[in-house]
Amino acid sequence: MHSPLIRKLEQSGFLTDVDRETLSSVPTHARRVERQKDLIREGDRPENVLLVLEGFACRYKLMPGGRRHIMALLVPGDFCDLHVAILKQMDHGISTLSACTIAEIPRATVEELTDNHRRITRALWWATLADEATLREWLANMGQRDANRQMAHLFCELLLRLQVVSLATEDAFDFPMTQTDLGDVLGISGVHVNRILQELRGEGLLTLRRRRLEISDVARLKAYCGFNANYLHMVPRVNGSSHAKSL
Amino acid sequence: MHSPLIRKLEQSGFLTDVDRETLSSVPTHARRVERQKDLIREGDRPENVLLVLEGFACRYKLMPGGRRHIMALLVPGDFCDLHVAILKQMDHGISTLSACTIAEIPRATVEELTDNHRRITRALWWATLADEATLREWLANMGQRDANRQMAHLFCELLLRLQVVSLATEDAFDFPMTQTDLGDVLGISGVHVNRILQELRGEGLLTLRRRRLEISDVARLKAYCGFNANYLHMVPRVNGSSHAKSL
DNA sequence: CGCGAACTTGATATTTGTCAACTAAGGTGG
DNA sequence: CCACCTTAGTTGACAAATATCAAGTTCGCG
Repeated sequence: MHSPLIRKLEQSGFLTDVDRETLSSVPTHARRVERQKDLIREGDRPENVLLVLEGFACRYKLMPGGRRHIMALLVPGDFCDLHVAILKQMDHGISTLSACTIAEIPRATVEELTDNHRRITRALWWATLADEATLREWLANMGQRDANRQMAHLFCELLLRLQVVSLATEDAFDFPMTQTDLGDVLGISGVHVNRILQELRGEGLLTLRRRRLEISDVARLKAYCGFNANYLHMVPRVNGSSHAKSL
Repeated sequence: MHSPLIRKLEQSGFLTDVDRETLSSVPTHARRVERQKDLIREGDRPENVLLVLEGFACRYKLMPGGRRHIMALLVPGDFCDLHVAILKQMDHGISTLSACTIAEIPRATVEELTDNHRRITRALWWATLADEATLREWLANMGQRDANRQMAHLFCELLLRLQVVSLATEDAFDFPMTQTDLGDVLGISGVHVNRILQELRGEGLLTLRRRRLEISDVARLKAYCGFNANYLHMVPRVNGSSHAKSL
C-alpha cells in the first residue's frame, strides 16, 4: 500500500508504528487509468479492492433523464469499494475524473489485515464512517445552502482532505475537474457553475484557473459558507506536522 | 431485541434460525419518548445503542441560518448510533418526529453479539452499508429530480422499508410527519410541500390525509419518479405478494 | 367550545435552468 | 512552431422552479 492511505488513516488516531509498518509492506499492483474511465460499474461485484493513489475519481449514478449525479469525490488515499463484499452488488458506478493511478488489492489481503490487526480494522471502519458522515454533510449542504455556499463548502472540505494527504498547501490545491463535473456534484448546470465561480472570485474569496484552486482567505471562505469540519472526524493537528497521539 | 429489527435484518440474507433466536433473546430496556424530543445531540458520545421500535425519528443537523435539515428517517428496526464508538462524537443529532418507543441496548451487549456471531455481525454491517447507500440515493435524488419527484421517490422508499417491518400494506402506511418536517427532509419550504402534495393528489398518484399515506397506483408512482429499489439491497421476496420486477 | 398547531392560498421575489452563440485553451499532425 | 480541431469556458436573454410573506382556514385536543 502507499502513503496517501497511511497518511489518511493517521487521522483516525488508531495507528501505531507497527501498523504503519504493516500497511506499508502490503503488496499492491498499481495501474494507470486515463480520465473518464469507469473503474467499477453499477451492478458489478468487484473482485479486488481499489484504492486511489493519484488523481480524482467519483461515485456516480446515471439518473432517469440521462444526467449524471456525483455523490462522492475520491482523492488519493480513498477506497472505492472496501465493503461491497457484504452487499451483493454495486448500486452505483465509480469513474475517474482525471488521469489516475489506482492500486488493486486482493480481497484476501484486506481480509487478512482485518482478521489479524485490530487497530487497522478500526482505522478502516473509521474511514468508512467518515465517508458516511461526509455524505450526510453533502446532503445537508445541498438541502439548505444556496449554490454559492455549496461550492464554497465543497472547496473548504477538499482543502482539508487534500492537506491530510499532503496534496494541498495552506490555501491551494490542484483541482483537475471540469466545471461541468462540478455541476454534476452540486446538482446545478454547468452554466451556473461558471457564474458562481465568477461571483466567488469577484468577492475576493477564491480563484480557479488552469486546474488550480487558490483560496484567497481561508478563514473568510469558511465563514462565508459556515464550514464546520467536525463531520470529517479528523484528529486535531498538533503543530502542522502530523503527530497523532496514540490512544 | 424486538421483531422489527429481526424482520429488517432478514433482508440481509445472512440470518439463520439460531441467529433469530439469539437476537430475540437479547435483553433490552424499552422506553417511551414523546414527539420532538432529542434522543442524541450533536457532540454526544452515547453510552448505549438506541434502536427504534415504534414511531419515526430522524438524523438532523441545524444549519447556519437556523434551518434544520433531516438527513435520514429512522423507522422501526433502525439503529440510531450503532457504530459511533469508533468515531469520537456524534456529528449530528437524532430526534423523534412522532411519539416513539426506543430500545436501549448496552454497548457491551452489542459487542458480545459481534464478537461471537459472525452472521449477525455481517447482518449489522449490511444494515449500515444499506443506510449509506440510502444516503447516496437521497443525494442523487435531491440533486437531479424536481421536488415533485423527490417526494414521490421518498414515499416509494418508505413504502418498501415499512413493508419489510410489516408496517405498510400493499399501498399505504401511517405517516406521522408534518408537512414542515417533510420540507426539512427535501430541503424545500413547507408551503411548497403543500403544493406538491396537491399536485400529486391531482395526478391521481397518492393521498396524504390524517397522517396516513395512500398510494393510488404503486407502479405508476414508481414510474413517475423513476424509482429503482436496488440501493436498498433487499433480497428478492420469493413467494411474496408483490413480484417486485425491479422498477 | 376554544386554542394552538398545522395546513392552505395568493401574490410576488429570487434562484437556477435552458438555449444558443461565441471565445479561449490544449493537443496533434504537419 | 504553426494551423487546426476539439473541448472547456463564457455570455445574454428568457423560462421554470421554488422561496417568502401574509392572511386565512381547518384540525385535534383539552
